[in-house]
Amino acid sequence: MGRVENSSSRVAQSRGVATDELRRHNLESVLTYLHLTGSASRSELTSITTLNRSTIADLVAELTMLGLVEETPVTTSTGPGRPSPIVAVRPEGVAVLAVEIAVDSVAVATVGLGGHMYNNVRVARPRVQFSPEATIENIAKLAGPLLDSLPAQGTYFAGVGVAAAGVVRRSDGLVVVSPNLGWEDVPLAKKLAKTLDIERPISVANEADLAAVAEHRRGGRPGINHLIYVSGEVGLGTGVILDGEPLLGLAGYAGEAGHTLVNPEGRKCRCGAIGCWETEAGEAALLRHAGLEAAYTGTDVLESIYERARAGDPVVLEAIAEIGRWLGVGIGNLINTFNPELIALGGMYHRFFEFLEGPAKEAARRRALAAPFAMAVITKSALGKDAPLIGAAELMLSDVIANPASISEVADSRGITSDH
Amino acid sequence: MGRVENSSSRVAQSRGVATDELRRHNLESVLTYLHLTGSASRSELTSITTLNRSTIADLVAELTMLGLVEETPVTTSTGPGRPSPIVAVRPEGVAVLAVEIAVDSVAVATVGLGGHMYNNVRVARPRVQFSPEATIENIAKLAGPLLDSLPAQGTYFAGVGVAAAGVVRRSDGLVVVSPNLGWEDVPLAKKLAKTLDIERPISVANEADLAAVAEHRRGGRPGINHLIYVSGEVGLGTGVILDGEPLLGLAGYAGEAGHTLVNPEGRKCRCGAIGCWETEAGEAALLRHAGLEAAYTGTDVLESIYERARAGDPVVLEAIAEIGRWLGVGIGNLINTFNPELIALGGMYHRFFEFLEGPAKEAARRRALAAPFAMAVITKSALGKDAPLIGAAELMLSDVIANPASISEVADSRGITSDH
DNA sequence: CAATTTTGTTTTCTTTGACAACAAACTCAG
DNA sequence: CTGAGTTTGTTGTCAAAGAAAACAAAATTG
Repeated sequence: MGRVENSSSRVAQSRGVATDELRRHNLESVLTYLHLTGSASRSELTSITTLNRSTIADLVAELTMLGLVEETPVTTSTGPGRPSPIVAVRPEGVAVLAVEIAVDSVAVATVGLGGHMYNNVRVARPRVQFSPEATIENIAKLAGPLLDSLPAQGTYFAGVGVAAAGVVRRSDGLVVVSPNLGWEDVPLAKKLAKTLDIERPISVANEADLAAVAEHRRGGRPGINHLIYVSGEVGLGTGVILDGEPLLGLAGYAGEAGHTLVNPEGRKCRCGAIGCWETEAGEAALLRHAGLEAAYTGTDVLESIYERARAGDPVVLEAIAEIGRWLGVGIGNLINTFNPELIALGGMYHRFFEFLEGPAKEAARRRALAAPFAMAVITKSALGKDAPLIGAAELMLSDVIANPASISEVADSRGITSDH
Repeated sequence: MGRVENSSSRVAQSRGVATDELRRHNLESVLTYLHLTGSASRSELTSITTLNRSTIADLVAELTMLGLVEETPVTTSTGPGRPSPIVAVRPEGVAVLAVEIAVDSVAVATVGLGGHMYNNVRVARPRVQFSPEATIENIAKLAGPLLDSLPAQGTYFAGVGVAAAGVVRRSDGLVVVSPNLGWEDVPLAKKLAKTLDIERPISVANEADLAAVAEHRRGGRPGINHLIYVSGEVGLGTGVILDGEPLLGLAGYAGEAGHTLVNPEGRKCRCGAIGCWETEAGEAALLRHAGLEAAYTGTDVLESIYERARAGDPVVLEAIAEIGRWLGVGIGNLINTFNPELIALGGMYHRFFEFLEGPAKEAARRRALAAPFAMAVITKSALGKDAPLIGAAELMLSDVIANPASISEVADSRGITSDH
């Protein structure tokens, strides 16, 4: 799918690199920085990249020619010396379609460089299991108007990024299994390409993995390069960023820490195993402890729990504290395993953070080794509900950013062959 | 310590790269391949690196000039066409001192390029807690003769790599805590440098982390780039290789999966927490189940258990099966978390593999998700007892390999300022 | 307003790898 | 044994990329 793959060569890291790859890398460095910061002066780019002034001038000129960045006349003054022009991303240089397939909702958005969101729609869905076909039809209907309203000229349509609640094989966008959606072996990328009638690449990845990418790149915490996102939706998912790069594993299945054992005496999990972290700290556990096991499990129930917690209902508060403790246990495990700088809590944990922060942190402290615990910050997700959607956009945008010159190689089409 | 660090820059991956870095990278690519394979024809290097024939000729010429490789006249014939000369590493081009500080033993070795071991010594130690000073004295006495017998001329002494049984901060070689050695906040790199009187860099890392590096690079399994080493010494340690690179985390504390919770009803672990993987699958658990809790816990006890297992003693066999099951549970957790290709079992698990293979695999299968489990091979460590020592050598050698040209920049001294 | 500082611009230079042409060294068919 | 075919090393040339130096421009500062 046009992605720069990590080769599984015979011996790691033995591929050589020629000058064209050098250029590509430096273009990527500059554009990545601008994509993440929005804008920077040329002198700032010089010092960040450690490249020469003249090289930066050349790289910026190329990116300008490609329509990806713009130089604006100097505005503020920061000290003596000739002021450095500000280079800013042109959001409309590239557009991607971001899609999120969650359990309670489906969302689509059109996003440009710098993370600029043109339009987005989110529709709640009742928690019944929709077929892949119905879901894709739903997405296509939502996406049509958004795609049509993109600038017709001068905007390179890069492709589609999809965040799916389930185990995803990245290489071909196959949803291997999604207990919550009731899907198994669904070739999502292929089906989406057909229905949307788009020839550009479609990349699919796990929701929590993409939320982690979003928290890392758009969470407003520059310099944090080791973080873990813990998603509390119906299931408990994790996404891991190590040294700035997502943890994927051999086939992209990594990060399913929700299905690690924390309690051999626990209940049977939807995955078939006993006592997974998810069964102790997930939504079902919360409802169980709150005595709402039989209730319809949708966002409205969670909202009513939130209201009761705010009102001081001791039963609900204790239920939240209980899953908070189990959440903390799992976080402690993650701290010992990954030595991260930050653990960002999303979904349900984001919503209930004020009530479970204490128990979770205390449990994590008891479990984790002192040294790695001391450097791990446990906090709310900065992006909230939109983290997976933003991550899906980043997934696709990073393809273009990794090889900016490629957009001029392709014909100036939008890659959309029919109207919607 | 002269290491090429991953910068924690403001934004990941925004450093630019100039042509000198390009050259360094390509020299590294060629030398890494030769280091791992021993030798290769020039045409093989061409196809592996995807570089041009003439570029390879130039790179090989530079490495030859540096004394790191040698071209030997062609020997065998593989088909039509002009035969390609064989390029082989010159082991004596670089030497490092590798040190392993384990619980039951201390080992040192002098190792050259290609993993060639000049000499090595391992001495068993009774399982009483030695002070850092006594241990370092011990190491210095063992290392002296090995260093003296290195070639006096033409061999670049790169430094010292140390594998320590404990939590290690990589940046300065501080042993943060080692329950088995009874150490806390020991500045091991600094003390070793002083006692050995060596001015070259000294890198310290966790034993299991280095064993994982050794299994990856010298385990005879080319192409496997996602693997986990599980070490069963007194404690249970893990080392993780992701996409060919060791998992370190923010400060090098990552990989302490031995201290993740698997049983909330379990016993108190030496780390202070309850029911760690180590307390259920570690040496103490084995002795407990075998009814040997009070016995002197040294390698001789484990040997007697092995003999009894071979003789079919049902108590011992069941004890091994029990820790095998818990081992498998933890392995299942690791499979879900990392999606690895290989899990290599070392230490005690290596010794008892024939008896615990079945229970461990069955337990892992029950715990792990089907898709990642299907692609994970669970097997014995290929290197056995020497894995950490070999990894310690690799740790230091990889510094030189990463920047071959650097060895000519330094004066031609051995970096050892006094006799031993 | 002049000195200083910082940065953009232009030109030149160096390094690096690619490429083409040629030579060398092998296999293989007859 | 010989010549065609194949593969690779060698050499000289070329293009690309970034660095460096010299100069110009545009700000601050006293």
